Amino acid sequence: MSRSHSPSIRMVASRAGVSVATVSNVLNGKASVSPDMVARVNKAVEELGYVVDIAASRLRSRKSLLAGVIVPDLTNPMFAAFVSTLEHLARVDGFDLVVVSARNDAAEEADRLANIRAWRPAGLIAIPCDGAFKSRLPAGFSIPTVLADRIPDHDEFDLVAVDNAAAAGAVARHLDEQGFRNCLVVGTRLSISNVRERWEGVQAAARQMTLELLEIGIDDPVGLDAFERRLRERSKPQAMFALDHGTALATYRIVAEMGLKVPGDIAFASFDDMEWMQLVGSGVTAVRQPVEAMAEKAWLLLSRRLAGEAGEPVTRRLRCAIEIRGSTARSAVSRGGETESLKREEKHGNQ
Amino acid sequence: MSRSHSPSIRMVASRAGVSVATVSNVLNGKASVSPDMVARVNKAVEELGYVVDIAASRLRSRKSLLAGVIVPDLTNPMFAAFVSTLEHLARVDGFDLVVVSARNDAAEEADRLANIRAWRPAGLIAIPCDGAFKSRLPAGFSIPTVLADRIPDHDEFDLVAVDNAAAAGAVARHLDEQGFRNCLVVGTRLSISNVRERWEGVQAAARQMTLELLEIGIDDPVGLDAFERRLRERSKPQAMFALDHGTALATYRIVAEMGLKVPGDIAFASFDDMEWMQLVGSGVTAVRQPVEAMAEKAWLLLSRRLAGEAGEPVTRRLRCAIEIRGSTARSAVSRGGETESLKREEKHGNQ
DNA sequence: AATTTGCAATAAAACGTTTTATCGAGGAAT
DNA sequence: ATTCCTCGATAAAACGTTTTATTGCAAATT
Repeated sequence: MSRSHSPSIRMVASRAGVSVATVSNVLNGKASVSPDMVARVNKAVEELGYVVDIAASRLRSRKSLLAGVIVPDLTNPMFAAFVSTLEHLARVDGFDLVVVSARNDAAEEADRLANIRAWRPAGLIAIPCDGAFKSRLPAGFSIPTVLADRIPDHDEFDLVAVDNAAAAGAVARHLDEQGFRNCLVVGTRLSISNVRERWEGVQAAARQMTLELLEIGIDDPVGLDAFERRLRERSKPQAMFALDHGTALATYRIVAEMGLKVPGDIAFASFDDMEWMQLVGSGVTAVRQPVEAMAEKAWLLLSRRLAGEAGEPVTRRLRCAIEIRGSTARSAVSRGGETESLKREEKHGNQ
Repeated sequence: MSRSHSPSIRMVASRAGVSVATVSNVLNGKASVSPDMVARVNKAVEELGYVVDIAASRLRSRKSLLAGVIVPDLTNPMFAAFVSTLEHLARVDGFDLVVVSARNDAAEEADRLANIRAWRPAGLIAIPCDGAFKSRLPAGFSIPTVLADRIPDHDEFDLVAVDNAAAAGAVARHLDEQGFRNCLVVGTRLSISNVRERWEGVQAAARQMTLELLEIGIDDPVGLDAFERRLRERSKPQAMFALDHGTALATYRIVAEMGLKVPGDIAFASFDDMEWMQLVGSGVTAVRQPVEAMAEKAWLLLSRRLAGEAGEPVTRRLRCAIEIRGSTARSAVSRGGETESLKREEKHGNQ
């Protein structure tokens, strides 16, 4: 049991010798309160360390300066950056955020959404687990909603995403032009829309290069075993392309453990540019997603809806940058050796 | 303006043909309500998609199943993992979390704390920006509080941290035993308690090895320049030890850019074991902090306080593991070359 | 048969706010 | 001097809950 409750507006009022209504008026900057009152109230507020009870405030005023945010996994650096940016923007607009993670689980996503609803947020920003997001919204939960990053099955929401197909296609073209004759493409699962779009982009862009797809689950040892077996086959692929951060990390680890040289033995490219990709070997070629921009756009879209803007759901596709690094340097013919020297020439485009 | 408000307990009551009190009783599993009523209420809840309004509930019941969490930076993977674990544990206990980031800024920390207070959480878990945390708590904000990771100036709160000195000392001893004669130790600033403790641990443990300290700010180009200049001097250190993740990443990047071989030209060790440290070169020797365990301990401590456990503030120090990798392999005498072979032998202690 | 007990259900109060309606006082207009 | 505004301040109602006190009714006790 807590000793003393935190001060209420009533205590402020009595200490200032005014009514609670006056205190409320002062705090909310309402019109026509005399300077004298303002001073008295502020003094009392200061002395008591009074802070408004947001919940009670929202309850009565029926206006909620709160937005819900749900992401598949907070430990994913991309999503963490997304949330962090969002939090900052929200605060600037006077909003609070209730952030939850679905931990890559659809059932948990549904549960957390119900939980978010219990907070009665004014709006929602979601990076869905998968395409069936809508079906997991609690019945009758209809607040302005912006989806981000992953593409849902039904387009009834505003959406911000990156142009997966184009970016993945550009990487594929790059590999193709470097002269790699075949490429092993890996991703968690095609059921994740991003992965699917990227795979389709690769297929559309590859010309000379033959393709091969391997789905590896999320933290799935079986899938990783399959991957490793594939690399041990005689007809090992000349290049590989990981379609998301998770598989990039997992597969790169295996490649390193097997003692394969990159790009000498196999070229390596990745969607999602993580910080370690600049450090490892001669650098890993990667697609850099504009996460911050995505968060900004998502918040902007939501703000507009909250301001009452009507109209059809809109979709915004953001362009990705591609960081060419040593891991895809031409060496299909001349194995090993001299790749070190052309190390990371565009290092500084990276700030 | 939203069209239809989400259903209230009153609507549930009228649809079920009972009183609101009965609905509340059913929802909260209160004693003695007939099975008939239970069924009717649940049916109505189902049909309307009713979800309780947490804020109103807390307001009246005066019991808050909400805990505040503040961290210096959400994009730091360590803190993200901390928060993620915490969120899961909280949920298991029926708690919600309001998570904010201070963005490495003391003023912002103070601001966010006031904001957290507006939510009237039952407890608080904080990773403070610096030692002066207490001074930034809003006046009269006294709820059960657990600090984590960083050590405050005054010990009036429960605290969970790692044994920085011992772990850093072990690394120093390792470097010493490997035969490195001098070591450049880098960290953001000694004013961060962790960094200070680690530095002290290093000093206490080093025997043959001479030490040298360099403070590099957080995202501070000046500090990094100083670091780079130091590495260009003729009497370049044989080994270096980065005392936190930020400096480890920044300095390793510079080392790589300068074309220095690790450990051939300089040995490298780090506090904070990040995933890329297994991948880069022959692996980076690092202290692995038990973040999840720290979150668990923090939550446990808070739960107890919330359950009413009284008593003096307690401090728990968790032990760190040390991952010896190639970056500190003995090569002070025999430069370059054969270090590849002893690559990452304890890879599997790492799961 | 009259009273008490026990129990299920509800009406009403309360939580900390904001909003709406009311009030009183001090000028300006009649 | 009376009436009419205006304006600053407040009392009271309301928000969606939970809790407390009250009700009504049937069963159990005299």
